[in-house]
Order: sequence, then structure tokens, then C-alpha cells
Amino acid sequence: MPTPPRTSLDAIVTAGRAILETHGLAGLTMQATARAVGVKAPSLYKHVADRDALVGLIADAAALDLAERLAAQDGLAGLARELRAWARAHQEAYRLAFSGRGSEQALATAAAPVLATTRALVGEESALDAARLVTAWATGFLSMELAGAFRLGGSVDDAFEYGLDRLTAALSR
Amino acid sequence: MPTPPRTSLDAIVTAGRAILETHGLAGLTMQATARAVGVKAPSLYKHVADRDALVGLIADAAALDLAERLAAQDGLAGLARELRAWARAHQEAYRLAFSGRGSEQALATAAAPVLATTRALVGEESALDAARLVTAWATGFLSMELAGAFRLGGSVDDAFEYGLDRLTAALSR
DNA sequence: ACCTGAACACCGTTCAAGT
DNA sequence: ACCTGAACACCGTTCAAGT
Repeated sequence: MPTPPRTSLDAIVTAGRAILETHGLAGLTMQATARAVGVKAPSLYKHVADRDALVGLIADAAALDLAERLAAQDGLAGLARELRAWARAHQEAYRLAFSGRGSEQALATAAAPVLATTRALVGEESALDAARLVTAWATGFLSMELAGAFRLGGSVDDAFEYGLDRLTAALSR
Repeated sequence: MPTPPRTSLDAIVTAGRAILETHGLAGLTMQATARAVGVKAPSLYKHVADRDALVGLIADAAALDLAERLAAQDGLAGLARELRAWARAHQEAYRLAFSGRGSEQALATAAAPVLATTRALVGEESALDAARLVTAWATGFLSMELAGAFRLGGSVDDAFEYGLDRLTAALSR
């Protein structure tokens, strides 16, 4: 006898994102996710292949969220500061989005505005190299900041602005 | 009746490093580590508090290994290229060392030569900010490279040298 | 057509009992 | 004084049985 679904992929991913942020990736269990959407764990397998797939979908949702924010920005400084603000506001989602567990497509969407900006700064030929410089710096900085790796004193805010300033200078003309 | 230990912390950490590199962090189980040193899993708890502590010790051993390599280098380019060579040769160890699961001390030791180099380049006042710029870029670049995140074409080697060149220019005088 | 209980394999960890 | 078997709680995952 056919039965209507009691949950949906959308509800599952949304619940997963909330659990991720409150309990971390380790707390994002199939059981916890199922409970959040009102079913038992085995039912989730009607909607996702396995936990890895669920984690990947959550990573993509986060990356697309970020992409939307970045698309509204202009210039290297705006992009970098918005990325940092987003990362600090959604630490677990940020870590997951850049962990390589999502699709390449979602991350590429988020990176597109950076590429457009470097193209304007250094021209077509060096745009990709320059985007990789900026992206590597920004994501490296944030992963260190979120991990609490800046422990030698000094202002982390100042270090971010210093890096942004030096990179902007290095990519000018 | 006293019994001599059948293994040691050193042997456990060494075995753990080998398992990490061949089977990844997920494969680094207490059981696998115990088997590698010839005891059963519960015996490991005589030497380490729990799996997290073991993982932390392995992260530190890797970071100190890297620190030794970096200490033999001179100049930004030498440091960056040696870091990249080491990261590619010990991918899992690299990821773990920079994951924040080790002690701050071990990573600080590895970072010391970078700080010394930026001090020589930009002076005492900006040395820390500059070291953070370089470190963030290098670790960000490598985490992306190891994750296979550079998929838009172009030469990854060229992108690395481009970044190194632009950063060197940005930190000159 | 979806959901569930029960079961399985596999973790980390504890601890009483062996030597 | 160290090591082990047995046990426990907790995972992810499968599947026959319910509705």
C-alpha cells in the first residue's frame, strides 16, 4: 500500500545543517538527523545513499549560501571581508564547505566572483593564478583563525588587513 | 607480579604514523595500532589516555619532522618549496599536523623559520603579520592542492610559483 | 511506497581477572 | 605491573516485515 513520505531531502539537509552548527560534524549522526525530521535512521536511506552523501549535500548547501553572499560583493577587500564574516558566523559549515567533501561545482560557484575580480586586476592571462593566490591565502587564514592557531600574540584583525593590503598591492596594475 | 611492558609509547606513535599514511586518519583505529605493535587494543590505554591523545602525539611528531626540514631552509622560496615537497610526500601527516589536533608548541616550532625570514624582509614591526600572510597562503594552497580543489585548469606548479613571486614582491623593502 | 525493529559489523573504552 | 577477554555504549547500514 503506497504511503506518502513523512520527510523530504530538503528537510533532511536543513536539519543536518542545524545539527552541524550546534553539535559539529561528529554530532551529525544519522540518528540525530532522523530524530530531527521525525523518522528513524533507516528511513534516511530512502533519500540519501549514505552518511557521506548527506554530508556532501550539506557542504554544497553551505557553499551555495556563501556563493550568494560573495556574489553581492565588489573588489578584493569586500570579498575577503565577507568571506571572513561568513566563516566566523558559520564555523562548522565553513570548515565543511572547504573540506573537499562537497561537489566541485558548489565551490566553483563560490569562487567565481574572486576570479572575476582578479581578472579585472591583473588581466586574463594571470587571473587564475591570482585567484588561487587570493583564495589560498583567505581560506588558509580562516582555517587557522577558526582553529585558534594564531597564538603568538598580535591582533588577528590587523593580520587579516595587513594580508589584504599586501595582496592588493601585489596584484595592482 | 610485575611484568615488563611489551610495547612503548614510541613504538605506538611510530606505528600510528605508518598506519596514518597508508590507511588515512579513519583507518588509524586503536585496534589497528595495537595489532601493529603486537598487543590488544585495551593495552594502549596504559600508554595514551585515549585515541584523541594518540592522534595528537602523531600530529606533533609530524610537525616536528617538518620543523626540522624547514629549519634547514633559507629564504621564502626555499621554505615554501620545502613545505610543499614535504606535504606532498606525507599528505596525511601534513593534513593532520595542520588540523589543530596537535599541540600549539609543535606547530610554533615549524613556523619559527618563517618568522625569522619575514623579520629579515619587512622588519620587526610587521614580521608577525607578514609571517601570517605567508603561512596562510602556503597552508591554504597546499590544503587545496591535496584536496584536489584546483580543477579549473592551468598549471598548479605555475600557480604556486606565481603566488610565491607575488608574495615575495609584496614583502620586499 | 515508505517506515520500522531487529540485526550485524565495527568503533572506543572500561574493568575484572589472569599472569 | 602489564596484558587480555568480555562487556558496554554507540556508530552506520541492511533488510524482512509491517502498514
